[in-house]
Amino acid sequence: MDDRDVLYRRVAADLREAVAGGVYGSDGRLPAESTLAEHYGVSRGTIRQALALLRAGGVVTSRRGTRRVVLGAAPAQSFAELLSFTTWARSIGEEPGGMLESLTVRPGEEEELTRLRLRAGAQVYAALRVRTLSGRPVMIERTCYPARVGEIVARLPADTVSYTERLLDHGIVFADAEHTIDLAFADADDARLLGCPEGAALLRERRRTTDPAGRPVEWSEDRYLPGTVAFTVHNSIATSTLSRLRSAAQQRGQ
Amino acid sequence: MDDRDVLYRRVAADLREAVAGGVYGSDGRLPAESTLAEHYGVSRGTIRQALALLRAGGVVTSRRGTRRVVLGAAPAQSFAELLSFTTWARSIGEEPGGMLESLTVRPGEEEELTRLRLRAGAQVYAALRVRTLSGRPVMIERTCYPARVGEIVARLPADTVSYTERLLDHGIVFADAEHTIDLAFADADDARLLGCPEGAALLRERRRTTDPAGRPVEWSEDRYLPGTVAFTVHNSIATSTLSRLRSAAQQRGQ
DNA sequence: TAGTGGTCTAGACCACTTG
DNA sequence: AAGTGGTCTAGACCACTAT
Repeated sequence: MDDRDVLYRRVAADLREAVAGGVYGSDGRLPAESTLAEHYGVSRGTIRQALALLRAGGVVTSRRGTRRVVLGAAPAQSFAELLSFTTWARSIGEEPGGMLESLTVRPGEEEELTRLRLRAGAQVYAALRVRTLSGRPVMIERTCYPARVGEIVARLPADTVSYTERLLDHGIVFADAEHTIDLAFADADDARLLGCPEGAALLRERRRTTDPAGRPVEWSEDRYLPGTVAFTVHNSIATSTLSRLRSAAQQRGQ
Repeated sequence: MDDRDVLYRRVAADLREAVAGGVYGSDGRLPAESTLAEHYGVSRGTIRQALALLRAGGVVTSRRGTRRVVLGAAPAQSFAELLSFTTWARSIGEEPGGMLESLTVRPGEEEELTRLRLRAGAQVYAALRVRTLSGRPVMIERTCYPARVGEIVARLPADTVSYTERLLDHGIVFADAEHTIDLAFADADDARLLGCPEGAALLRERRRTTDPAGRPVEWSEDRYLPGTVAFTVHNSIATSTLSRLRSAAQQRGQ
């Protein structure tokens, strides 16, 4: 619906579909920007905005002097599908579930306060949840919320499937996220809740999410059983949002 | 030098520096686009191009109706630092090393051919390398090259530190990459070369890189010892290049 | 040399946030 | 109501690729 009321997004969606439908062949050349502008009855600037979306997603190349070339089909995954375990699970045809193990209100630890940009001594709401796919536990979620958000979370039933959707109902919008992906080892809680040996390796994603105004809304550490998920990123010489860090070696378990 | 000859990149670099230097404070508001345009003596469009770079990197927010707000300092990591183990290692003050264990020319397997977009039966150059940080093995790199690139690789000494830089000398440019990050278990080769138990968990990054024309130049599977690296990605509701996949469960070892 | 995408300008109008 | 960023247009010139 957001794609409908803005011209360049409409064009982008149409082009994405054309590429996915093989209209230009795989590794085929796209029409020139001027041709597309004429075809869609818009200015070249609008076409370029549309194509910038495709380029960022790794759908097409762009290079001075030559037509754009198809790089691959679009993952076509929305921001929501990435942030919400529930939305993601449904998109792959699985039945998502969630069960709150504990929710405590306590003074935030140093890193939590930094990430949530709270003053020293501020209270945080810390939730521990088990996430399931078709009833099978696959992920442990440890999330810290600032009071403003935590107060809403605290009123949700323990078996609420999607916190994200409920928060959205209350006007909490997720706009930006910073993800760090590495490996961690199961602690006693992880082992008990996921049914794996203590010390087993898990794929870890830590994430800080902010709202449109730039205020942190959550700081989460998710731990997945091996073989359940993989993360993919596209980056290019033009837009690089991915980077490699020296590991902080601050793993919780082990 | 590329940043020098284009106006909006110069402006972006300057703004990035100003943000990092705390000129606007953390979570402070940036000047209006029109103000910046006047200050730099450029059009608003150019300012918007510069700010789009910062936004993509998670440095600032952007939202209709209000000034932009500082989200965080820029990782300031270049595309090269991400693709090249060597460049990355140097940037964190470590001494990179590499030793070729084997290089074989053989008919490509199905997935390799698909990734490199080669016809059935085509030959690939498959390299197995150990990468070290200050002499300590931290990563195993299994890379497939198409003949065009492999022929260059085959002529490099076994202890060549940076393949990327040598390939660049030969006009092979890396422009786009698709990364998949998950977890794998050490096979016999991994265990022997990294000095870890067989079956130990490793952080895996699979990557297909293409040149500016969209032709694949490498397909690589890298396996890192735990605690040596972490990957970070920024994404926003506006630009989402990250996605979550159901794991393909096609791990090599175990 | 012709055609392409990259950069830059100037101006217009609109949707939205904030006081 | 004023100010802000988002969208869109029209046109210009340039750097680069291909033939």
